Amino acid sequence: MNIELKHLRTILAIHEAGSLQKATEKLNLTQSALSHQLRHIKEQIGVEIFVPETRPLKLSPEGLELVEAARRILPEMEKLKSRFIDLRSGQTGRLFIAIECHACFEWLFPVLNQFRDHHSNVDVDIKPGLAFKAIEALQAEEVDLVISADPENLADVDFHELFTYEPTFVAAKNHPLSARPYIEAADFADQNVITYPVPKERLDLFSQILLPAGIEPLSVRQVELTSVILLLVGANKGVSVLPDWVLHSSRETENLTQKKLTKDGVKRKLYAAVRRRDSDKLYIETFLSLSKNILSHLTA
Amino acid sequence: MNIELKHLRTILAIHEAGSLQKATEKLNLTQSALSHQLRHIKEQIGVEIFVPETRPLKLSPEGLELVEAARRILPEMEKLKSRFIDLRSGQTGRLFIAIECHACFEWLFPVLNQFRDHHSNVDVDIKPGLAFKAIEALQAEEVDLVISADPENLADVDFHELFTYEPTFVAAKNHPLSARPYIEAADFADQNVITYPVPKERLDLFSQILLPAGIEPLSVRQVELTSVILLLVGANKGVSVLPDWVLHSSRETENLTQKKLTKDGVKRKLYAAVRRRDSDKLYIETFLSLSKNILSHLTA
DNA sequence: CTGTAACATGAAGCTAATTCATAATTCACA
DNA sequence: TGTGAATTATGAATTAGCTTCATGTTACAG
Repeated sequence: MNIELKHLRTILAIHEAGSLQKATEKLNLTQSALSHQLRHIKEQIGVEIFVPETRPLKLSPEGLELVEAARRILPEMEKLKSRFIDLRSGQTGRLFIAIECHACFEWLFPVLNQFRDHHSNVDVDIKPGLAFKAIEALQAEEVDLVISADPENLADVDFHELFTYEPTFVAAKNHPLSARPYIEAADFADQNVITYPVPKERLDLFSQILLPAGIEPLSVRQVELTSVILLLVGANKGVSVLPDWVLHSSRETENLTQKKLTKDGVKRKLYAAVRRRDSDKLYIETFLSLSKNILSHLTA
Repeated sequence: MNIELKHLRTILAIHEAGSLQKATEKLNLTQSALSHQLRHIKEQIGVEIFVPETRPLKLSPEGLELVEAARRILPEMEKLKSRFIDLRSGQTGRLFIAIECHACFEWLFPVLNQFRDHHSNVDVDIKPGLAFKAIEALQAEEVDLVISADPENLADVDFHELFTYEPTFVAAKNHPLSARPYIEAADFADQNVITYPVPKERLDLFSQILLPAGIEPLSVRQVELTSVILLLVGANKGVSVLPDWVLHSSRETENLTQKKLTKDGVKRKLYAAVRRRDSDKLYIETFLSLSKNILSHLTA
């Protein structure tokens, strides 16, 4: 036995229109097509759907059961369809974010708070734990957006520029290096450095300054939380390099000095990587727009 | 956008089988057919169902939503199908009964009690109020069975013979006519007759005896309930003619006499009329069989 | 890097649905 | 009871869509 959605739609339309003739308009089919369909349905289910020999057509009790079923099932299908229309247009969807940069929590939380106001239907989450391999996770659809400072040229992934930031040297106000106009690679050779617990290549200080210059600091201490780093630096347990936005927004900066790295300062850009086919989704665009503006909010 | 049940089945099968290749067996289709289908679905809903460029195929989050929907919708369809399989085989259904004969309550209730033991899934009811036009109601599917003593020759209705009964004269034991060996039409001319409240043509006494003879009783009093008729007859308020089964089964017959109508007695047959296409349904056959045997149960 | 297993694609054939034209019924109204 | 209008049924032809076959392409393992 083979009952199709088409059949349910036909039965329902005939019932609601009151006759086969009138149902033709709703269904955009000829009267003949409907008649053939009915014969076919009857053969399939082996039960008389209509009271025979009545004009206009009148549903039998069994036919009415079909109508009831149609009224249960067809709306389900409609729901499914509109769900996908929403998904396609970016009205709804999933936004799982992987962050390669530890300090990004600082601006990402405020962004997501604003984001929720615009797209309450989008399922938002931050996925830690895959800081490395984040782009693969993006391609495998495990996450939907990656915050990264290292854009790649990939066929299926777009890197959208978010904003420029400056990795900035921080030390206690009474630290010897606080007297300098700016800090250079060589200055780190006798310093205790406090960083996030990630591989060196993914820290601006190393990738931009120390590794190119071939210099190792006296020691490296890894600390998870930004506020703890600032605390330790303030207590003169070491120095650090943090994105400027962290220092703008933080309340623990009173007894700290900030210095440029190199004479001109180091400029870095942050990117949001998304799958190319998601790039023009409404909620992705919202996220990008909010992120681009977030720094002015934090400094204000 | 057009999503078909077939598509849901395909997605579900691929998900459960783990790959398109393996799903071919479940669906009895070639790998090519499934691949074409997937392309079509993707075009229809405009959303990537699978993580692209993976082997074996892996569902995307959106694809998993389709799976969930399939798991909601497909069982509904299966339920619908098995419902109709039951209906077709007569395992379940509706048995609304119209009775043209008032006294039939007496044997119909016991029959329906037995019937319920056999077919608890069949929706049973007695529809009063359409004692006339009962056959039309049958054809219009308002009822499914009519108890009638007047078979007709109709193309779409079968009349199944149930049993023979004898319309029998009843009077109080001390009634003058109790002395007669049998009762004739002329005997009613000076009698007060108690009948059910239906048109004369539908009363055996009139249709079989009085109307052919052109005789009117002294008076006719119409009473609804069989037991009340017997009460009144017992109190000598009049005489009546009732089917013999009523007199077998009743407890109020102690001070009543029963007499044949005419020398040989009047024989009548009761029929169950059903739509021809319902005639071989299991539960209809059960009903007929129980009805044919009910009299022996009542008299026993 | 190479082979294999898995998926994609294009064309052809076939099945099934739709339409057109027309016949057959039903129902209302005289 | 008959007649006309409206409605449904039917048959043949057309069309659309699905499936298969044959073959190309790609991912993934070893």
